[in-house]
Amino acid sequence: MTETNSLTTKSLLDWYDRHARALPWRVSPEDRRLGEIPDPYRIWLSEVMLQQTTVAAVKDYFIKFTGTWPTVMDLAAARQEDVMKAWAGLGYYSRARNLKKCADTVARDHGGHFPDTEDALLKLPGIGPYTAAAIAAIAFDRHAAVVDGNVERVLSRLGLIETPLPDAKPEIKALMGTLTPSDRPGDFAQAVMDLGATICTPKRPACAICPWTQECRARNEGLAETLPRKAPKKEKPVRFGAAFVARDAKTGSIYLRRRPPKGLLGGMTEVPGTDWRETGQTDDPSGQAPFAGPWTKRMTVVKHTFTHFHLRLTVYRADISAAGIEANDGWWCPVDDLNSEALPTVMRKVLAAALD
DNA sequence: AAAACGGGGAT
DNA sequence: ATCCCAGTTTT
Repeated sequence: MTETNSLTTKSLLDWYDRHARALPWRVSPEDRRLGEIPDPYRIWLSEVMLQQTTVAAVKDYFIKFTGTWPTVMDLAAARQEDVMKAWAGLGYYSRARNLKKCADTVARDHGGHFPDTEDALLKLPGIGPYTAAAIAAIAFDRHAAVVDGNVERVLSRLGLIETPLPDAKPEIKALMGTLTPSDRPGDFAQAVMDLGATICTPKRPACAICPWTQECRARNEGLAETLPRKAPKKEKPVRFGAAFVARDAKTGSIYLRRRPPKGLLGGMTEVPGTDWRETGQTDDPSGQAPFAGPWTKRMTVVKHTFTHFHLRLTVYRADISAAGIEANDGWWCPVDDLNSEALPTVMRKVLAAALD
C-alpha cells in the first residue's frame, strides 16, 4: 500500500471511531477494543436483511428474528413457514428461503459454526460477493474488499472513476482492496458504508464535513454529485389483474392460499386472483373467481410497484358461507389472525381495500 | 450479459 | 414520478 493510501485509510477510521452509528447488530469500536467479538450469526443475519434494504426497515425485523431465534441452530430448527411469516413485508422473499437453507447447511455441514473465509462463505445459499466479504471482514477480521452500493458511490467519487456502472465494478473492487487495511478491515468497510449513508449521499453530498474532503478527486473537480455514472434503466410496464376476497358470512374468516414456492412472492400467502396481464381487462373477471358469487367490486383499485412492473388490482369481495365449500388449495383464516400470516404488502393492501 | 426479484423512504 | 438502498440468483 502506498503512503497516500495509508493516510487516506487512517483518516476515515479516525472519523469512524468518533462517528460510528450504534446499530443492533454492530459492536462499537470501543467495545471491540475491550475485547468483544461480533457474533457471526448476527452479522450474517443483518447483512442478508440489509441486501437492497435500508437500515431503518431492517432494525425491527432483526430484533424480532434474534429474539425468536437467538442462534443459527434455533433458526435451523424453525419451520420454513414461520420464517416466511416473520419475513413478511421485508421483500425479496428468496432471501428468506435462502436464509433457512443457509442455516440448515451451517447446522448440518459446519457444526453450527459459520465458515471463516470469504471463499467458503461464498458457497452458502444467499451469500454473494458482497455478503461473503462483509462477514469475513466484520466477523472474522479477514482482509476482504467489501463493495456495496455505498462503496461504489464513495469510491467512484474519491477516485474520480467516470466509467459507468456496472462496468466500473472491477475498478472499484480493486480500489477498495488497496484501501482496506489488514488491521480493522471490518471497521473500515463499515466506515465507508456509514460515510455513504450519512455524508457521501447520492444527492447533495455534505462534502464540507466529509473526512475525505481533501483527498476526494471528484470533489476537487466539482463532479461529486455527478458520480457514479450509471447505465440508463428500463421503464416499468403496467400489469392488471383482479383479486377475490371471500369472507365467511358467519365468522368473517378470509379465504387464503399459498403461492408457488418459486418466482414472484414465492412461498408467500395470497388471496385468490387472476393472472396479471399487460392489458387492462374490460371483461368481467368473476368467472375466474374461486367460488360462486355474488362478487361486488370495491371502489379502491390497489396500486403496487414491484422491482420491474407496476400493478393495478381490481378487488372483489363476496360474503358467502364457508360451510359446504371445499377448501381445495387454501384455508379459511380468522380475521384476527391475518396479521401473523405470511402476507406480502400487496396482499395487505388488497385486504385493506376489501375490508375497510 | 440481462432479467427477475419487494418495499419504503427521500427528493 | 424517480431514485436508491450494506445484492443474489436465475436465465
